[in-house]
Amino acid sequence: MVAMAAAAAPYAQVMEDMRRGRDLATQLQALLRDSPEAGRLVDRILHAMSRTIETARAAAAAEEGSEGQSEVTCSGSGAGKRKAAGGGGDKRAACRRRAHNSSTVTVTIKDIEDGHAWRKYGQKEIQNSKHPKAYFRCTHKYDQQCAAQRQVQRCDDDPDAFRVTYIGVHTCRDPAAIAPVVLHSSDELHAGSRLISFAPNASATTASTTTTGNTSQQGDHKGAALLAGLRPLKQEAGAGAGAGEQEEVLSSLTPAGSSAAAEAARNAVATPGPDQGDVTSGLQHCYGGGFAVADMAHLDDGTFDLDDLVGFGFDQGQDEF
DNA sequence: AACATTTGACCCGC
DNA sequence: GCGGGTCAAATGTT
Repeated sequence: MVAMAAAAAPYAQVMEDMRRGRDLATQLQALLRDSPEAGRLVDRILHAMSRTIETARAAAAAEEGSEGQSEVTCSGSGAGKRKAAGGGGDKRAACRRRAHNSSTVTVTIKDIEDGHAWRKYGQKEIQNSKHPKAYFRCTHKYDQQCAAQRQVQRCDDDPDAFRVTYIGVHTCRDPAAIAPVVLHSSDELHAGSRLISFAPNASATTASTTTTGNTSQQGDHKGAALLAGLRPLKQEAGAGAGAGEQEEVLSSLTPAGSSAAAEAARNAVATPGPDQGDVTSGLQHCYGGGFAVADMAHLDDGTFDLDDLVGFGFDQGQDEF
């Protein structure tokens, strides 16, 4: 029923982005030839990009073989009816499905904003977790049958970080979400700005990413692709701004474009800790641009980490290179 | 008025 | 039976 159209496209997009990033880094290397240090940096970036591409390719190949689960059926058509808190009659039976039946990607990240318009539909206290989990669906779930969902939960061990699980892919045509694709595929300047925005203030993504491969018919790379497709939003506020302005940035993401929505979105996940104002950090680029890299690079080996990129984009004191 | 979030209730899988 | 995921009325914001 759901329009499951995009299949391998997101994956292709990821690969394209990665290759493009590599190409751009190559160009940059040429430009920075007279600076040995810069050259080394770019060299490392190139190396990382290449590895990422290979890793992604390998992962794709692996998952291709193990995909099997197909769609989740909506069993409950006639089954469950809500009693309706207010006393309403038969509410529509929920088409419940366990979340991980479609492609999922779980990331630990500090900036939960990803450029898509999400609508919160629930929140739950989770057993053995200090923080509740918030449930979001794509704003265009109904008008465009977009099946994307995400779940956000603050990490117990790192209150600044969030575990975000993306379920399904965006099939909607949310202009906001599409923007980045257009940008980075056609404009080097934008590509550059993305790099730069890899996150100044601690908004760096952490490394852990897991993808589960049960797919519906669409294949599994969507999750990552989805993330890759996350667009860098308009970005003025992010860099030099304080927490207050980040809301403004977020507001550009929210369907209604209201700052209230932005604030709400922030609170949505930060619920337990009202003082976590940076949830909606405006540094979307960190996510949209850098995340895909981090995602696929399997950073456990310690050779490549998003933080490196952060260090590259902004010398945040992470002068690793 | 329209749209989003909040929140308690409901449903389902384990 | 419990816990997690979702629904939808109530409420808030613009």
